[in-house]
Amino acid sequence: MARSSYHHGDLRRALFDALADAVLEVGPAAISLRDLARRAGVSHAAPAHHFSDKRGLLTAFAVEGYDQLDRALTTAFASSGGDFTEVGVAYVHFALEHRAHFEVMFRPELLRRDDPALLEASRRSSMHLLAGTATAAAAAQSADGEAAMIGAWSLVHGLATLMLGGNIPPEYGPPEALARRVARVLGRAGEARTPEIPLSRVSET
Amino acid sequence: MARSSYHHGDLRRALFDALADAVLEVGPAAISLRDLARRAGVSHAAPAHHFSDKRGLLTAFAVEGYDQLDRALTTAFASSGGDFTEVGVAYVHFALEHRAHFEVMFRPELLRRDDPALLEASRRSSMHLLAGTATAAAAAQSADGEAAMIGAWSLVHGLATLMLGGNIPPEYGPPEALARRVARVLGRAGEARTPEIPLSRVSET
DNA sequence: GGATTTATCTTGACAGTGGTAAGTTATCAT
DNA sequence: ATGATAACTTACCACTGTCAAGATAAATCC
Repeated sequence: MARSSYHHGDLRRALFDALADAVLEVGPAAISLRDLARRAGVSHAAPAHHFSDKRGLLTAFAVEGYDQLDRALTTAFASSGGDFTEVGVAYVHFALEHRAHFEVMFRPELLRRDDPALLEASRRSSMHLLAGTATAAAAAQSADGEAAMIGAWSLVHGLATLMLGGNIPPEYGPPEALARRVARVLGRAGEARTPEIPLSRVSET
Repeated sequence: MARSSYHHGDLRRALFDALADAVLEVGPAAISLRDLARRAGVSHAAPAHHFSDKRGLLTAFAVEGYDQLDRALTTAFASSGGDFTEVGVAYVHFALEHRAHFEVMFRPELLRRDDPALLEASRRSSMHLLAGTATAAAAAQSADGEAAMIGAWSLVHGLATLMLGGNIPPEYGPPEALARRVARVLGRAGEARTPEIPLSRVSET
């Protein structure tokens, strides 16, 4: 599909792939549009015809990441019967496995924060995540279910962030296993329960 | 102390102040050394005589942030008798109140990660934070105290990160109050207890 | 006190960056 | 086939971080 000369064929995809590589190599802050163009084999001005500018490229990449995260969370929720531990592990797993996407997604200063597609994708995935955290809220038997839900999200997001940032010393063992242990701190008692928090509360934006 | 002409007097401090302002205005990724120099009223090459390069400046700024965070956590720990809720609230409070420092501290791709001063400052503050989370581990009555400690750290760090990133919808109320509610999800039962986890375990690096 | 060393700051240059404008080439309707 | 449109290139601008060389002030030494 990718033709040889003048017309690339699928430059959008090629730029995304180059971006993912570059983020892993130099981090999301040091991304150079010209470098991505070189990696894709086009001139430095070519990306402008597919994305408004650098922010636009990163924003579109973040949207793709939110969509992927949403699918991962939805799958984990369904296949575990709504167990928060599994949803939380899936969240951390996504961050580690799709590190480039995750890092860009949560670098708001690099993005066009008011982009409609971004807002929508973010809203959708956080809604599905909070559905997963509802079981943790129930498990925590907390009087403050709302705080427990935000807390559960914070827990897995914080763990993922700290892991990616290299703030968790290696003696805590492999990331996957630690993620499960940490998620269980909140999710432990909620295995066979159904959420007590109505999902409609979650979707309000 | 800040003289008029050729010699600035305390350029280091002036650059840090300019950096803090700039981070709040354009985010940590868009920082320009030349812009900081302009704000401080010196030439574009002056900063190089105080910091090796841009990474060096940001790294030194992060070290200052870790020191401030460490003091805040230590104070909260002492004045609350070791209550995790208060330590957690102090963590989030620091992130919101010293946003510029916090954002730089946890942007590892902008820093010289192997800088000895940075490693030391980071180690010290995380040690004191984990001391605070030990009460949460006790409170959670979890069989896995280690995971509970990491979980507590993840909880407050994730909440702070999500708040700064604008990922927490405003209908959850003022950040301070939400931080307390969320921290209590873990810290609720631990108010009057003493840590069951020996602190010596924490300090291993 | 005067000369010399040292720290601090400036000027000028370099390659590399994001973004825009104008021109070129291919694809796609009709 | 022919026009219109999308994809891409070349050329340019203001800006960036870093380096080298020079200028100035302060501190040190005698």
